[in-house]
Amino acid sequence: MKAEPESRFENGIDVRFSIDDLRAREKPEGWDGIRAYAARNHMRNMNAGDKAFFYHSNCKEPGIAGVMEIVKEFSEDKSARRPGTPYYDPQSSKDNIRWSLVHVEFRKKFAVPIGLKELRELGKPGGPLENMMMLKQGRLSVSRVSAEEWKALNEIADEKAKEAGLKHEMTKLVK
DNA sequence: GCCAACGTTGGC
DNA sequence: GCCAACGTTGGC
Repeated sequence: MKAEPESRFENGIDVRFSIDDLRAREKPEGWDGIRAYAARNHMRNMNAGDKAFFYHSNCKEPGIAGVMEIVKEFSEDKSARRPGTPYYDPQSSKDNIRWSLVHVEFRKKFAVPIGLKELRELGKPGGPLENMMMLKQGRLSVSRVSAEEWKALNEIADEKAKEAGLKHEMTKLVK
């Protein structure tokens, strides 16, 4: 699941959301603003307890930043009904709900992120990510990760942390 | 239901 | 800021 970690203003509102922002949240975060049907449908298929990678996009160093958990299954994305805000969709109404979100919670920030370049290397023919949806449909902001891909990526993240002599950050930020 | 035009995403 | 890739819209 992708979000933009660097500030960008739309209708005067900053759409930035990084893994550190999620880490600082004290309540489950609604993953709002998804406006592509394929991405929405992936969220509708998620179950509470599922895990997801937090991907930093449209930034200096795009890549997987960590792990979160789906803590609440899909419900209406009400940001579609707020005129003047970045995710407003005039075609969405109370009687015709087009967009959904799931609620997520922070679980882990990788000590060393897995960059897009590395993901592409792993996605070459014969590599562990050769079928990864995110690499095939680069513009989809929510895509599926297979069990094998999930395992491989977590192992790679653990290895990178070890090499760097660092530990993943596993706890919420406390103010 | 096809498909051209248009809009958006996101890496660079 | 450019622009390729691709999703969405709407005319027919």
